[in-house]
Amino acid sequence: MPPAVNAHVSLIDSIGRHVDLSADDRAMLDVVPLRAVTLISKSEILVEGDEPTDSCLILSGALCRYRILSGGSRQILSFHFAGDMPDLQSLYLNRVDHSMCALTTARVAFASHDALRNAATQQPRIAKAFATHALVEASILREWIVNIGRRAALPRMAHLFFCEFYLRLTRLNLATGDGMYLPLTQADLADATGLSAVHVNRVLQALRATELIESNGRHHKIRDWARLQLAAGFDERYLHLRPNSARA
Amino acid sequence: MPPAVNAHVSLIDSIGRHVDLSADDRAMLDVVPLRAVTLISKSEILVEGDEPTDSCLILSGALCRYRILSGGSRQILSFHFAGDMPDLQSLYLNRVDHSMCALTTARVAFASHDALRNAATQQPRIAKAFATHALVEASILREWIVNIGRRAALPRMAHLFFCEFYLRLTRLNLATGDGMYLPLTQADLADATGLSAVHVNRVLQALRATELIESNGRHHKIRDWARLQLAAGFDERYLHLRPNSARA
DNA sequence: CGAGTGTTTGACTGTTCTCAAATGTCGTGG
DNA sequence: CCACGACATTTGAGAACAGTCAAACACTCG
Repeated sequence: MPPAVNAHVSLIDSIGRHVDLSADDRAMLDVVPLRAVTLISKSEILVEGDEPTDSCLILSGALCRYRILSGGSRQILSFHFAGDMPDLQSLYLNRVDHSMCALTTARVAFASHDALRNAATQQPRIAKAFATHALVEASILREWIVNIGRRAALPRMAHLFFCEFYLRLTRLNLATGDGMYLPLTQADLADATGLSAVHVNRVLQALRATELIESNGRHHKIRDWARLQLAAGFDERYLHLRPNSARA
Repeated sequence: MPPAVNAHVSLIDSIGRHVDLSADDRAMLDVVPLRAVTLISKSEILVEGDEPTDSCLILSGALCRYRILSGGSRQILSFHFAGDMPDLQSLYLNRVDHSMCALTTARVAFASHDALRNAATQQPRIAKAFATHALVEASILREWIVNIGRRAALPRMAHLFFCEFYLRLTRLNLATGDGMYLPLTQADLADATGLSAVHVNRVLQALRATELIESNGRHHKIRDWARLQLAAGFDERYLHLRPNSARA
């Protein structure tokens, strides 16, 4: 397994997810030096206040970003899977305002900010891709606000955990038909949805009881996609998904 | 009152808020055609599903972005004041996934996407400024998620309504010492914080009772900034404010 | 087999919501 | 100048959703 080659394909795929890149753009990204690292589960990649000099691309596994409040409670801000670049923020904003850790054993590739910024300066389309990436991320954050602010516990869980994850993982080729593997504990889910872990447990039971989903362990299956979307009030537009371009 | 001149100063100030622009960059933006329009309160600038061809700059007044859920409830996603460019999202993401309306009578200047995109293509620093703008916006959205997801009603209100707004308005030269004018109803605040209007009312009373703030009408005064920040668990870093550069 | 971690359950508490009505404020037109 | 309507704020009371605490139960991995 030659990680370097795959990593560059993945890098180009990730940056070009929302914008069509030219051959020149790809060539530029193809020579960005990547440094692959294996992270053990729960290790922190970023801590609030850090000033990183590299951004990372996830090759395998899952990460999440979060903030810890003074009282000790945690709010998860986003989840990231293989193929995502979870920290383009630090490219232009030196000091990070949240932390990031690995949810599983994960393999990531680091690219220096200098190299990425240089690519953006040389190729306007890459700059556009970075801006678009940030806009899509903002769009997802907005939907999380709607979800946490205005939806009751059950639709909230259905929305984030099943609808959003299912589509995102499908786009990343990480879902299998109507099933997906999600390496999240109920406590993680609680911290992402603003609920308590106990309540998350009960809501999951309700989702299973109404036959919307089916879980064993961390494999989850969608049993009725139409009804699930309806229950969640889900409209996929905010994900700004495009058909899978790079793998044709 | 020649709106065109002021509008361009404001445009440059807004785009250059997080990034230092060169003389060339400024010159480029100085010739972007702007079309000033007066909006009456409550009129909608953007509706979910629109595909706008222009972005706007607020010259005076306040706007907010929001989504309406199927049940009829509303979640406000952000507030924007004079000097802000609230819709840079549509520059690169054609279809908007939320609505935007005027909270007051407002004057805005529209600039075509073509002109702005062209500026970004010509001048890498402008492209960087757009990307950075989106990143700061995402950072604020993240803090809103923390706020709504994990803080109790009182700190939540203190955080958004008093700490964040106070600093942002100060940065925009719209606050006067420890006071500010906010054209928001308690219902607006409720829709922004994920609370009910009744509860917002009660929390405001508690904030007044503990002498953290003072309100009459829509003028609000901070009575104890240190204690307010403490009560809110507020840390301004997420706003990524820089000293007011363009007005020196 | 035991340790550690995650899930499930029960009982109780409490914050926040809903509904409904009273009170206050502002602008407009009679 | 007052009356009126529209809109915003305030109050009360009861209900509901979700949180906390604590313990039992599973599962996995050395």
